[in-house]
Amino acid sequence: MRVRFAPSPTGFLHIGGVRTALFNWLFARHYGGQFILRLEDTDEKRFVQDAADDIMASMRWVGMNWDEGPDVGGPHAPYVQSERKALGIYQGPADALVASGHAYKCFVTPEGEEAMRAAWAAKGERPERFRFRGPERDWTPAQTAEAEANGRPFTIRLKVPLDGATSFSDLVRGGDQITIANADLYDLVLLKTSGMPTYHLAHLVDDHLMGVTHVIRGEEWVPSAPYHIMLYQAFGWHMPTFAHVPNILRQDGKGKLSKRKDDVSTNRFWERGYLSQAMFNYLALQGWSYDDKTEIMSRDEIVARFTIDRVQASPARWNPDKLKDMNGIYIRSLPTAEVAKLLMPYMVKAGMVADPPRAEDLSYLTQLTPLVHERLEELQQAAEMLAFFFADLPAYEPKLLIQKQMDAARTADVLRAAHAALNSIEVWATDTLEAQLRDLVGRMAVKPGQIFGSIRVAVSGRTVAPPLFETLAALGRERSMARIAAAAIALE
RNA sequence: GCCCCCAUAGUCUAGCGGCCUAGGACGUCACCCUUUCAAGGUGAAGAUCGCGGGUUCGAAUCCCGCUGGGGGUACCA
Repeated sequence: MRVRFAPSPTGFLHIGGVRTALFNWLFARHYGGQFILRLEDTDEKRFVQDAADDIMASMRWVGMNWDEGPDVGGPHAPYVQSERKALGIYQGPADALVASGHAYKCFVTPEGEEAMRAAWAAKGERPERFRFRGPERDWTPAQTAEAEANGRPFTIRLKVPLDGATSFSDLVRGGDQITIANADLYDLVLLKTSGMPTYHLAHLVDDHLMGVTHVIRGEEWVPSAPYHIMLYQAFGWHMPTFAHVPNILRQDGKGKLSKRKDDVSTNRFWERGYLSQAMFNYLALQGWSYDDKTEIMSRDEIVARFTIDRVQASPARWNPDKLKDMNGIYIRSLPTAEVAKLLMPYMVKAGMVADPPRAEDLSYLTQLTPLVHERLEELQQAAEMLAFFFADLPAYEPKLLIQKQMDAARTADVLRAAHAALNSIEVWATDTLEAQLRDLVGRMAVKPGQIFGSIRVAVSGRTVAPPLFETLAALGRERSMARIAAAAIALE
């Protein structure tokens, strides 16, 4: 089994593209076949520098590797179509098709085609029914030779039959046949005026040359599949098996994901602190499922379980909440020390830790990580959650200190009492802090939440924060005492 | 417009003729735990299986029509 993912380097790879790549990769790994990466840069106008590197980095981040590809080489190198074009790989097949009568040289220019459309409409035909058919279909070899001798530029187009229909079967649709009438097709360009092949010719020649057995691609390719079928038949080549996998639709369901409209570039997710395994797991479940219950699966488990017959034919919907939930599950499954290391870059980026971090920065962060570990859904959230450990408290509203059924004077009393009580602690640690403060609760005749809430705001500046005793312990005696004292004063 | 594909709760899905009084997950809500927030636990609401016809003893599951959604309609991929 040999499959490939063949992106076009016209920009970053969004998660929908990664998902399609992933299905190919899973298929190859499940059956012990090969996964090929090929760059389809036949669009000379939309080429984007660095896009190829970004695409490969995104794929590697999610956890895919390839057996053959632009950077790793392979028996069918090169794996970049512009380089293959320079080698003349596509010219021969195109010429062969012309020679066998399956294709023809077409001298109609873009302006000429516009004129043909206008003429079609003028005849009273519905404009939307126009299907391009070159007049050269019926030319004699002499006519073509003459035009060519005159130096007129031409494309090579597929000579699509005027009647009949073309069918093919699709694995995702249970092997059902999809049939399209040839009259609804047009004479597809195979070789552009520039001599560059179009996707249709290039991918097919390469798939054949590279021994691709299964074409797993997005469902947007279904309408052009009949052309590909015709091409295989015209060449007399063995036809691969097709599997058109569903697209991922935008969150609102209005269309498929788009690079321009949606914030779905793959590298944005590692920037925000998504774990590679979480993304892998989530993406695998976009259009594929194992059974009626299992969702959290390791890469190996997914590889072992992935089959095309369990791929859905209907499109999935992009659901960031679900991804986030899954990311939280994976973060919680990691050892705290591991999470601390993962968190460091985010702390540095937020300017809370020196760049590069010192050894004591990591040990302090390791001490703080348990306070936020199970609360994280994205690693980047840690910087915000832990900010008050790394800087003086920003100004906050003193009103926040006052808990339910309390007033300013009473709250100030409580804070002063807490300050005094903590002052007497010999060993500043979570358990001693808790014992001392719980004792205070009894003595002051207030509810735990009333004291703890006030102290929480006093030391963190916020009402939602990590557990109090652990926070005080990690913050240290001096800073804790200073913040509690300052809070009491702020209430006067 | 035309062509193609698809159709189970707000979302992702299980289901491939009787096991379904339709299962799981996200999200939502409630309760428990609890110093806040999470996590965890328990529970609830939420689907006339898009609608209408068939086939069958029996249909979410098969067929047809309709509707809705998506995709395609380039010398882009």
